[in-house]
Amino acid sequence: MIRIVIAEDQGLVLGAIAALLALEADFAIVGRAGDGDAALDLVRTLTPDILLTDIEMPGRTGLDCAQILATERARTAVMIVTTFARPGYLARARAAGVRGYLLKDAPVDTLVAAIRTVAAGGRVIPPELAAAAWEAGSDPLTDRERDALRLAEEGLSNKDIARRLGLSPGTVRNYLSEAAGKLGAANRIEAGRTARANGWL
Amino acid sequence: MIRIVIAEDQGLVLGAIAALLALEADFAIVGRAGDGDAALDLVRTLTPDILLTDIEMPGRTGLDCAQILATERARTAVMIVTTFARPGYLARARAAGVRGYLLKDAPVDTLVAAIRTVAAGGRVIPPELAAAAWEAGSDPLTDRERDALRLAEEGLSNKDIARRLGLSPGTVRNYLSEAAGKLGAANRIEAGRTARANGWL
DNA sequence: GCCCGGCAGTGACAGATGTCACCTCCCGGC
DNA sequence: GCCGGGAGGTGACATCTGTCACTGCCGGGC
Repeated sequence: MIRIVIAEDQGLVLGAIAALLALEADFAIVGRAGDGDAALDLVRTLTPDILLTDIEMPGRTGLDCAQILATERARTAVMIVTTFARPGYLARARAAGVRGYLLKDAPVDTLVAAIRTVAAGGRVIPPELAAAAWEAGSDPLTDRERDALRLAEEGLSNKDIARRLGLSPGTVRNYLSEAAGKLGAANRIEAGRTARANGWL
Repeated sequence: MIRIVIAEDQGLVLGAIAALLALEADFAIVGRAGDGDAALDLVRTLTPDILLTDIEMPGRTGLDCAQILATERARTAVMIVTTFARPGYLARARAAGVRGYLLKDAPVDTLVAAIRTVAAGGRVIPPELAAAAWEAGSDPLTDRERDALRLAEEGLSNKDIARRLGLSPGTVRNYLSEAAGKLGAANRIEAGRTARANGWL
């Protein structure tokens, strides 16, 4: 029996995936979580073979969970199932020792097959995602640039961003200008978009 | 038997919801579609009792489908299942005669119960969504303001937007300024965010 | 016939943003 | 002990944005 915990914030999707996997004779859904913290609790108490988790959830993300479980040397293999093919997400997943990375776009057979592969000790990362991640390179932004960009995305002015970060407006301007330069963007909006598309925000 | 067609672009979610609904003895999943056009074809050829559809899909959206089926006086009841609680979406759905509007956040029981209600001739719209839609009011933007805002969101400058829309940069500036005013936003970024959050883009 | 609203534009102005050069600190590596 | 890089900053400059006033054209409603 392959013992599985599923974490996913959208109740309908959580229930549906659980129903789908329950159809497989050798799968046992031993727990369900609606956010990252609940997922961690379940994994710690149940030590399932596999944690199947979304990335974007309230509280801790699936990637956060993977990182934490990696430092705890948990015996549970983490598999990510997400909507987003963002290179930065894949990179962080790999760094956190994630054993599978699937898109919600994929047909259902893929998920079932991937779970069996991971349960058998394997690794599943779609080659086209790996290629895109390779092409995108790694996150060029510094922490402060990321901070500034995140606030700029929300429509705050340099002055407001400065206030929030405890900086001078000039410094904020410099950070955003630098970030735009690194990302090949003409302005803060484009910079925010490309950073987000790459999973760097 | 309640005959159902499901439309959803994320293969995994599509398959999972189909698996979930197939567990109900009185439900028959007669068709699955990965985009709006395929959904329309299926509804026309199979005339199911219910079309269960996502909104954001490649090609025609679920709302587009609902509108088209409404003009065709199709006997199929349309139910929307979406991630987004945007007032504008709900408003358009109601205008298109949609019979059910559910969030993917909801627990699975809700979906099953809602399908039975709609199949029996009822209507399902969560009261908290209806309240939010009421509060948000209706879309204050004109078509041209929407066009300009959509391009502004992508980081284009006034000059670039003007070129794309065949306008003068000054006119674009006026549209964006007007839109920001109507939306109570301090700049184009905030304006874009609130318009999108309300489902007006 | 008049008024309103959407669409399109111009001109002027203040303030925000983007770019660049150049500065100081501090920390870690060699 | 020196160098580089990240963090934080300043000043100057050009350009872009946001705001306002005021123009004109068209079409629909009363």
